[in-house]
Amino acid sequence: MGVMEMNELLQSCGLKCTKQRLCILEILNSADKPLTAEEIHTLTPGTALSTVYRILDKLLEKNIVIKTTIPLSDGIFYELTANEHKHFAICLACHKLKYIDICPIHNTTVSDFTITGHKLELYGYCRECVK
Amino acid sequence: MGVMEMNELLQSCGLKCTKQRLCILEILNSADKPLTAEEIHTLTPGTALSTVYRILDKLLEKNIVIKTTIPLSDGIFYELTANEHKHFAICLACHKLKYIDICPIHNTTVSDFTITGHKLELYGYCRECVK
DNA sequence: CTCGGTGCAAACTCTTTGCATTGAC
DNA sequence: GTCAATGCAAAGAGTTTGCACCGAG
Repeated sequence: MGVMEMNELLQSCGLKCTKQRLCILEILNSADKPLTAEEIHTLTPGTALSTVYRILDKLLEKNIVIKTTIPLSDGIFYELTANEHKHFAICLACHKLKYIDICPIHNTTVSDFTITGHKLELYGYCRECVK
Repeated sequence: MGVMEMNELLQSCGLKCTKQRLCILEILNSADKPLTAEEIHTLTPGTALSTVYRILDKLLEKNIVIKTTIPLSDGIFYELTANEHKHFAICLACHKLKYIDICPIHNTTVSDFTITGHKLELYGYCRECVK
């Protein structure tokens, strides 16, 4: 996602396009894992922590961002709804995350429900810990 | 899960079997959705909130309980790892949860990873909101 | 120019910790 | 009887809010 697209995304939601918002979208877009509010704050120098929270609230409200936990890790994490399809496997022993490519969800249907997205987490043991 | 089984579960983890722990396991076992620490506390009269947190920490540590968030709901929720296989669909409009029976994960394998459990959430719109 | 967005500091809520007491084994 | 578990109160994190100033549209 480029800056232009972020700009349009914000405008289409009726949100003003500020440098703080673009910065946070950029960070979330390039992150390879969900981030905590604190991590996002560290990556946006010059932005108040309360502003980070307010921006995340707006983005949650507009379904641009999703709030999540990572099993066995502390805290609340945020990620782009668009990135949500990056599924991962979590090792119950060493707590490491491993991104996985497979997606067994395609073509799944549920009665009386229109599916627009999904999230999958696998739990188990990685190669090193299963020994 | 009956009281006897809970008893054995605690003992097998080296945890003493107290009435507070049995009560919390009972509550989680009979809950039809993940619960917050506050909700659990309300359902365990006579137990200090700090004790609820300490018990949940122990149960998390032993992988008996899992911490989670529910998209579009506030707070942190706890559920039995054993109940985790109750997948659900979340309506992005009305925020209601709908439990689903299907499980497209069976027989899934990932290289260098031994799968012992999984969690699936579907996002979309329920019958009432999709109109 | 206007009104939403931001920074700062204070308030609030949720969670953890210290210590004395209780109870499971 | 011993040591883990609990209750209470106080401390610590994480998050939200009030208000004055700033800046995108």
